[in-house]
Amino acid sequence: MPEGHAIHRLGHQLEQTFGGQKIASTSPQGRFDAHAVDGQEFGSVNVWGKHLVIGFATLAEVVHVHLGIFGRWSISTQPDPPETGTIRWRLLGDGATADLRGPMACELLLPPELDNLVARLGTDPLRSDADGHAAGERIRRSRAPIATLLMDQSVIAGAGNIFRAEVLFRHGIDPFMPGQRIDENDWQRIWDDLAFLMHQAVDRGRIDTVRPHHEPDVMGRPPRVDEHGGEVYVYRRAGMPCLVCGTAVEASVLAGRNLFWCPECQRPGSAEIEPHV
DNA sequence: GTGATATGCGGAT
DNA sequence: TCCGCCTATCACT
Repeated sequence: MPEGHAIHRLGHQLEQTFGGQKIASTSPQGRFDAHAVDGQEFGSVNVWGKHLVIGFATLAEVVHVHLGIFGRWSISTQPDPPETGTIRWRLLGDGATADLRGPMACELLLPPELDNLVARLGTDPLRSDADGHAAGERIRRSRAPIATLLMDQSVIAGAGNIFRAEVLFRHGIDPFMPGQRIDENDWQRIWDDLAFLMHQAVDRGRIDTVRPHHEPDVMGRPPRVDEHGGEVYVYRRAGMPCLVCGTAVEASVLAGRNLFWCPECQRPGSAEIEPHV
């Protein structure tokens, strides 16, 4: 259940594990045409946002994987572990196995289809070609809430529910503020911070957003360590005291997704956007 | 065993 | 704005 940082890590790991190897490919579940890449030489992995794309040395097609909310990779150093659960795609290399379960997409794409996919994605803060300025222009043209825009993959690719909640908190921004009210300088700060947080999450393998001097909350308890293993200000802390001001963190559903924020630290209507903490 | 839940997304309404 | 899909896990009975 990853955001972009986890997909970038996976990309590195798959490349390290299988790069240059002739791989065996099966679909125990039968829902992927795994035979098409069976025996191919594993090439390079490319990631755009939450989309992972595997190329092969002498094949025009690539394999496109999107995990969605349920998908998981498990990579083991066993040569051919027992098949448990529902495995969409099993990749076997020299002494390693990668199993893919429950992805939203696992499919072969031709180059033009890949081009289409990339074209409809916004900029990815984790890529070297990231263009925060373009994302800012999109945001300033929209009346949609900033919390919606940050998760819109055609605006920014790779940020998900945790990063949007946390970056808005760190800048004291009301999540319902329309994109058009965020000026260029404000956006620059948000973008830089988002890129920083995401890069840090790639390095650490977890999302940490709490600044060191906020480590204990106002009740003297340590910040929440979430399921994903990181320390966060508001994500999934509904009803718990804000780590900065003690106000109960609020939650609601926006466009079908849980949204978390501090109603005090992220007060609506505050014209000034300053780095909050 | 059952039900709720999850870091996502696309399509219908 | 809602629904459906894909799967594993965990807190309950």
